[in-house]
Amino acid sequence: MSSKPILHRDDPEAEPLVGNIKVTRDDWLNVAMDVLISDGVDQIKVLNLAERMAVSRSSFYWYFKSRQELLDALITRWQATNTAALIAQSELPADTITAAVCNVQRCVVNSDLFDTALDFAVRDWARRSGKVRRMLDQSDARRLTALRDMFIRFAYDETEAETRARVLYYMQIGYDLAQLGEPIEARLSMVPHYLYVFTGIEPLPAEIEEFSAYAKRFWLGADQEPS
Amino acid sequence: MSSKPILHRDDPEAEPLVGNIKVTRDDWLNVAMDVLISDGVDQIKVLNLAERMAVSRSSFYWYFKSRQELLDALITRWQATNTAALIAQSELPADTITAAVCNVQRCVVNSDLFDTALDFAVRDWARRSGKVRRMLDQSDARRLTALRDMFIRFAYDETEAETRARVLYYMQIGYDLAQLGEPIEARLSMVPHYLYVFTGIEPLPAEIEEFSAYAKRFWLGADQEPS
DNA sequence: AATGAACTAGACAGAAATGTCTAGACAGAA
DNA sequence: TTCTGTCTAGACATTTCTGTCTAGTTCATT
Repeated sequence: MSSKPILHRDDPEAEPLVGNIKVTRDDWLNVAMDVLISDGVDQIKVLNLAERMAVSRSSFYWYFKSRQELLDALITRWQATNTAALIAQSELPADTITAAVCNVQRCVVNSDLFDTALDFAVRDWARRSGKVRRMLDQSDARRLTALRDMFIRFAYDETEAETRARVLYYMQIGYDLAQLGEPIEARLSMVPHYLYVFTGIEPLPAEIEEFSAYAKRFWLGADQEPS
Repeated sequence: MSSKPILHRDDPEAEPLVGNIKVTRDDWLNVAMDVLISDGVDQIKVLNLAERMAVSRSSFYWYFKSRQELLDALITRWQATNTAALIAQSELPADTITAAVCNVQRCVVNSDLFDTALDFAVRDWARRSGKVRRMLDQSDARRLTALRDMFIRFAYDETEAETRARVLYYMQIGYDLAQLGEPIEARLSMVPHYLYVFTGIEPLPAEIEEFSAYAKRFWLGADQEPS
């Protein structure tokens, strides 16, 4: 998917920038997001961003009142995307609980649905900012509720649904945090076993097959254009 | 336990500092560790540490060649404690797999065994430093192997042992990362359910009881002196 | 007492970061 | 063409770090 250019001026699809304009407000945000993900919030520095875009540092202050305003815009953007996506996946119709869990797991493999790296960067940031911490806690609670409701729809009693929602959610966070760069085959071969532990039920071969195909499409074809 | 004073001079047990000495090298390390845990590695600044100890900033350079030397000392200290402790817990003798998992879970409740907050701070730090990243990957691999071997000792086949080791380990990381401040009772009441999902086996009441007692000793009595 | 070792404080230099101000470049409207 | 709104660049001021250098303090030894 995508591998879209970060800067507006590098995107052939976008209308060309007129006048003396070199970058847009979104360009500043995109580059800042990149730095947030790879180096953490403390490394988001105006000079740093400006140099990456080959633009004067002072130009930043045309688009933003201050560095803080940029950070606020970043957290707002995160809030509006990741949590909503995960909840949507958990609410998708499914025949079995294992298929439903597969739907949720799509978030892990498809970075257009859910940006895992961004989620961690925010989690990290939350340790240093009370405001961000509160937003994150709220999101975690909403996500867990959605997952618990998913298990309840498949006739788990309330306690077991709560337990399994947490194991599923926290295990995923932990796994991604450790981010051991396993090869796709190894990772996919573990999927049926994880599904069994998560749900207590053996997944259907067709579900495994469907999920594998989905995952391969995103992991292998990450550089290809869709259709 | 403990709630021991951070600074040497505040510790009535320690021998008094002679001469013009106000703080020790360990004091600098302890305060730096505190900052690392609460605010991240970027916030470890010489002036910051000095002010917390009410000591001159320049005095730092008597104990350390540079800020970098302090950081290296911190990562060395982490390396020598957490990983070894978790592996030791996983190797403790136990009658059942559920009891063995309880032993490992003691790491979560007893911060003298294993400093969870420190582990995260290091994980965070690893995103920005290749050296730290490599040390962390190595530690994760060693911990996972130890957990897998634990399941194997209780007659799980290799694949299931690997899967369950990961679910146990990653779930714990994720849970602590989300660090939702649940009350002790709520958290303990979930324990038997987690154990069932982790192992596929119902835990014995006696095991639950023993773990609860252990956990309460550390959560409730965190300010009391031992014996 | 005098000397020296272990440590601390304050002044200084320099790099890196934020934010301000002003002049200028560019396109479109008058 | 000139004017105006939009954006950029460079100079400047300020703050916040790191690291160095030197003088001073305190105890132990002689």
